[in-house]
Amino acid sequence: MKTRRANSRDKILAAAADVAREAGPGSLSLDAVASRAGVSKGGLLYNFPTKAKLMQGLVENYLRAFELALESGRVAGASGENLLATYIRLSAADCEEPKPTASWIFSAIAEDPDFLTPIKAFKSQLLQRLKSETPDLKALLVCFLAIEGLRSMNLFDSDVLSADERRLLVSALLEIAG
Amino acid sequence: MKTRRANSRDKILAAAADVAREAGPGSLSLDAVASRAGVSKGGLLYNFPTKAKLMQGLVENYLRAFELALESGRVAGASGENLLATYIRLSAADCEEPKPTASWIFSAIAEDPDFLTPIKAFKSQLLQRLKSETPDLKALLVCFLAIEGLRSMNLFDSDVLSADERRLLVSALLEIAG
DNA sequence: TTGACAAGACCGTCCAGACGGTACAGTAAG
DNA sequence: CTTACTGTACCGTCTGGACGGTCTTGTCAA
Repeated sequence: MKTRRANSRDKILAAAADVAREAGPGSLSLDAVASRAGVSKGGLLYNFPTKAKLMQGLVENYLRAFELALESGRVAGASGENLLATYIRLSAADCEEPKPTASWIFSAIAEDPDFLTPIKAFKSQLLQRLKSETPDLKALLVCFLAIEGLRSMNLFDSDVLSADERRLLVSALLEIAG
Repeated sequence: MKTRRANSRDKILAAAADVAREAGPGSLSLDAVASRAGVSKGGLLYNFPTKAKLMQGLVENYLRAFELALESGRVAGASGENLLATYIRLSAADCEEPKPTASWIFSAIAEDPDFLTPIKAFKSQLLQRLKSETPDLKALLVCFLAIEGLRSMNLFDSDVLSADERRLLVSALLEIAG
């Protein structure tokens, strides 16, 4: 293990996400994050020497968490369930939460649009994997994009869809996914 | 006419969009916009007294343009075409462009997340209208969300989908839309 | 036609404040 | 003695915005 004392790193990451969500992505300053995490600014800079590294940490954390969730969702799901269905279920559950958990993404983009690159790569890889396991490409694309739409609505904290409509959509997607 | 000299307003709006797209949403400063628009900072502040007003202008412009496009698309489309199909065609055409045209949205969100409110309202209204004209709610939701996903991919300048896949998706959606 | 003049459109400068980042001395734990 | 911080002081840069001045345009009386 790298960190003996406590996982300040994780605390900082969580604090950053909180600040972005509550104070708005434009207010994600190092000072705000440090104070929110209960850490001095020096301590923050010790863990993340620059703001860019902080963003990078957020991205990596996010991707790792999703990957883990996908794997464990795979195991927990019904045995006959295909990967696409698992992905749909998982994403829908993610978007069930009223609060957008990843609004720090906007801060990252403002900082440098290249922070999206790993996320895009991750999604490409995921789609590739889905393609290799799903016979019907058309159905796959429709489902994948619809989930993407759901995610974007959650990200933008949009209440365009009611909970009922969301549920109806998910059931329709699972139907399409077979 | 209000503006005698020239429509600095439109030039400024276009310049702002350009700056956001090319220099990144985090670099959308008044100075950058002014110099890009070939206007002094004072001139910019004359047209848009505050940065928030600039953002508001961008949002309103965006919404107005889309509304207009939808109406004229309605007229130009095949006579038997339903509204949902028109919406799909139009959005797909929008996303055909390689450049994300609305990356200034990120700047607006960073400035103040409330700038999304009019956009959300617009989308709600659009969905409402679609619901009243589309018999199959399930199909509508799937199409609407998939288009939303396509838009988000375009916004994030994502190349996860190939052009062929995009075309396949659109044809699938039009099929679903009937 | 002309000249006076008010209003509109725009320029250039300046400034307070916030931000990211540095430097460094101190300290508690192992 | 090292690791993992804390706390404070500070610097340079950039930003939004206020301000006063300037040029252009249209209006209208004479």
